[in-house]
Amino acid sequence: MIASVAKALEILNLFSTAEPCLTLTTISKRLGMHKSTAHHLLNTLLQYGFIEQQADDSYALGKTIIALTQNILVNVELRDRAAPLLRELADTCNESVYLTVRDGDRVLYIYAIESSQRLLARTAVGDYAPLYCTAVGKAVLAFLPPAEVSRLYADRPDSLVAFTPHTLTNFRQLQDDLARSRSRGYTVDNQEHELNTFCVGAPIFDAHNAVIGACSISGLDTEIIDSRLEVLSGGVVYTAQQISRRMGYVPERMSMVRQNMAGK
Amino acid sequence: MIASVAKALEILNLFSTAEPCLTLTTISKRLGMHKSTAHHLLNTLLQYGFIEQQADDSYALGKTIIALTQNILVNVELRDRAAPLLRELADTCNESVYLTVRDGDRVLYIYAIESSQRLLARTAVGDYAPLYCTAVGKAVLAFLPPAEVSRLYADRPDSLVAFTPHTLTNFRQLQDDLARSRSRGYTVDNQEHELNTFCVGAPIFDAHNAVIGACSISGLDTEIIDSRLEVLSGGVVYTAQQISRRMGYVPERMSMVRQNMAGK
DNA sequence: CGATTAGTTTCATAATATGAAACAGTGTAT
DNA sequence: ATACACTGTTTCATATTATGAAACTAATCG
Repeated sequence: MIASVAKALEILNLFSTAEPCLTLTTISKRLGMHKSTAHHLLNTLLQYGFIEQQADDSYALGKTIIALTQNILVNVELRDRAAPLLRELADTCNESVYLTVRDGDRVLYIYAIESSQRLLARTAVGDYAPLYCTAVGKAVLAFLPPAEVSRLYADRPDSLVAFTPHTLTNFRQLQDDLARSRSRGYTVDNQEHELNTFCVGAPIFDAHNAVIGACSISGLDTEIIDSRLEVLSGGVVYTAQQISRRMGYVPERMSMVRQNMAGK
Repeated sequence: MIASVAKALEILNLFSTAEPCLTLTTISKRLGMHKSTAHHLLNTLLQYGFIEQQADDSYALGKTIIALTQNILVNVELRDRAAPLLRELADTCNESVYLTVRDGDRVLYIYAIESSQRLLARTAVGDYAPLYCTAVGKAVLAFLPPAEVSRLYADRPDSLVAFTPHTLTNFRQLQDDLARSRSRGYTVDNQEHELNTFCVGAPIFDAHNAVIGACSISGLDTEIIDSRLEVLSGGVVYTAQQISRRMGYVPERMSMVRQNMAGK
């Protein structure tokens, strides 16, 4: 661990949507370092475009970071392969479509085709969401080794936080839901993460037949998980499978894996 | 300038779409540093999620960087405000819509609503493009102080590189095009950057009435800058103005600025 | 099986980041 | 109007720490 590099990265992590601009003194105080040290670090970050300085001398994350995004492995290997398939899906269902990858106990949104109905401004790309209460997250959980799911949530009651009254906060409930999802091949999110948001999700596998992420259809109408469920679930599952294929996944092998999981 | 931080940032800049994975020795050789040093730096970046290690021990940019994106000033101040307006525009014209910001002599794509016709996989978000041969770039140039435009291109013949046979590689040609764009309020890109790609762009201004970026409609059909030009240009200009308003721009002041520019 | 490649760890020393203090602007309050 | 408090910036000696050589391990290849 190189201390100065760690400090520089901590500076980058200090910025948030709520506070996209920070002053030198704020930064130095928050991280408990001297103004001078923070200034040196910021100058270096500035030189490389990772930080930008505003007219009022305050600092903000630099645009260069957006450009870096094009070189991130999941974007090259997964997003860019999945994008055309997701566009097709979005066109056929006329709802928002999301692509996510698992990152530990969360899911990271890496691509979104947001429908115009969804007039909430901000794109989801870059957002994290829990695994246990989103269609995409549960799609990952359903096809993760059961031991790993238990490690995450069993005997940890505080790990299943209720975002809405619909959130599954009981481990058994969640397990049942995952079992059902496993047999159907898709997941349903009935306002478990956000009220008035309904989603249908399906898992994405890699060449080793391991779940690496999921995609979903998301909208503001109950119909999505009701009258339109059959059509939409067919769509996400098909799309997720196509994406998996492009990741090197071989479906035949998977049926064996499923049988093994069912046997346990 | 803190050397170790600079080295760490140089490591991050080493990755590209073509080479999203690099080995330790490759990194150390490219940057002329010892394996051990590179290893220390990578470990630090690893700890903070800026770098990820693959199964084969090679290194890649980490997913954390995608999350950082949500806190970047232009995304918070411009993209999130513009997104709903751009979605509306995309719906009405049924073509790809882009949002860009100026970054020196280039334009950076920060948001995209890519139409399903465009089945080229990769999203443009994070891409840079030149100012002189794109609809978005020329929209910026047209409303930049003329002195700045001259500084960029006048007496620098190698600065106007031809991407296609349609690229304007002559400064006078470019100036004429910008003058026309200025009076119309929108720009046209007739395959100047990419063959078979036609765009209509309009400038976005901030609270100081300075151009900060542009948005555009982009597609694969000549119609876009032909039979549909009137409708589409009306759309982008209107959208760009709405975005500008949300950025604090006051239209009345602008007419004065325009008169001043015309007088020069 | 030996050789060559890879990544990782250790450690002394040479390099450099650090923090105190002083400086220079800005805006505010007295 | 003047002084004060607040920014960010610069300087510089020294104590900290990053560095690179070398040794180590593990895997790959002829």
